Amino acid sequence: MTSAPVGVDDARKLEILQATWRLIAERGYHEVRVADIAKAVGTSTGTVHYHFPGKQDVLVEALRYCVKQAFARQSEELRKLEDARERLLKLIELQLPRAGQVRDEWSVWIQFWAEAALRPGLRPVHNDFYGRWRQAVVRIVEHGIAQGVFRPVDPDAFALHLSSLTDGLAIQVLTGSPQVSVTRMRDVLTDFLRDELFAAA
Amino acid sequence: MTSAPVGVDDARKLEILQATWRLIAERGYHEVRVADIAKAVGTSTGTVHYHFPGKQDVLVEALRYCVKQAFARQSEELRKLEDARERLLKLIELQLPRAGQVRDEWSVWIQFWAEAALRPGLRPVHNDFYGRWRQAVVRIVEHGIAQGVFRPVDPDAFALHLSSLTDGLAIQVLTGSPQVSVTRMRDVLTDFLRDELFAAA
DNA sequence: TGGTGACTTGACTGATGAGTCAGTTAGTAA
DNA sequence: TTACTAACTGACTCATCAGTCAAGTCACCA
Repeated sequence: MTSAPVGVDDARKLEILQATWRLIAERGYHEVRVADIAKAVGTSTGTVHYHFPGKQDVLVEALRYCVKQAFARQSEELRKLEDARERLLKLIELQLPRAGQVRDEWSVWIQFWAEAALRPGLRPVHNDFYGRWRQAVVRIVEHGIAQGVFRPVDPDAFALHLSSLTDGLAIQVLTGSPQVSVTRMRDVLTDFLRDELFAAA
Repeated sequence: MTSAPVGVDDARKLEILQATWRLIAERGYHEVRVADIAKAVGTSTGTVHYHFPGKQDVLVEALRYCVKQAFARQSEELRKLEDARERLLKLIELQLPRAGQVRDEWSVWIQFWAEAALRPGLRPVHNDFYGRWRQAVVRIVEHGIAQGVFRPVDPDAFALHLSSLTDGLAIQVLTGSPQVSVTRMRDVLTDFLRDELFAAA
């Protein structure tokens, strides 16, 4: 259990997946070589093939692993907060693509979109993750409405709007748009929450 | 002039770029082979290399070509309309990723994001196109405010919100989200316009 | 008629990289 | 000590593909 935070039971397998998603984030899905993975883990190409049938399997597993652990980490953080308004603001904060891990995770998401758009086989996985994330927003919104701190919006519609907006802004940040810094992204998102969701005092 | 709609002066070069962006849309940026391009055009790989220094050049030119002609086509359509409200609604309509050409163009956009996020050399091109598209929205909004049919919002902020939202929704459609059909996408976007921009009657 | 150059061809070369496999090592049980 | 096995190694094979090049074709002009 201690060595298997999100469903990977084998230590070496875990090392490979962690190294792989980082490589995907840095170089791109199609620029990752089995030799690169082996080197990053400090092992041989044969070992990678010993644990995974083929390169595609490593890559797809790594996508899943990255998203899964990001989701788990964020859920963990949010669980600490009780107030719906704080939760949503925290969620935005956790999602901002600053340099480092979160930015790398966004890089993986963008690759994931590109792959899922082209390869129908990836869509169920993608949509499952995406649906779970949107559901998390829905629950917070419902909670806030029940608490009386949010306006009585349609939670599903609101979650779709917020998550689409977040994705669109993240693209701008990741592609280095001069108009959209991380700070600007936060402002746009928090303004949206304030104007649409937070009840007038 | 007749054979050069958007800045490609050579007939064969144009054929190659058109075939290439379609292939990128269908197979993905990294799954396009020079031999595929040659076959699609009905020529040899040598010819592709005769007109372009290398494969990367063809691919990047094809990204530019695709976006440029899509932008030109939409501008052409919008120019026909006078009313700012109609223009914005038409713009949304033109951007909906239905099956066919527009969907393929969105597929190319998604690939473009993934590439630009990883290869800084592509960012100026990406940001130039993106900025131009956002400016188009800004001008329509300014026009509408001047006409008195739009509320006095901040045009830049509104354009950023609308375009980010559009991108995020398009991702959901292209990745086959069961929650987000083309119709749903239109509804979310038109609701947004109605609630935020269109002046109360 | 023959020369010139733009364009085209497709067989070839060389590099790259996924996947294989015979052999090694280390751990464990009998 | 021996036997067995899981994990690992890295040199090798083989397919793929970008890019090259010598040999064309064709239009046009002198």
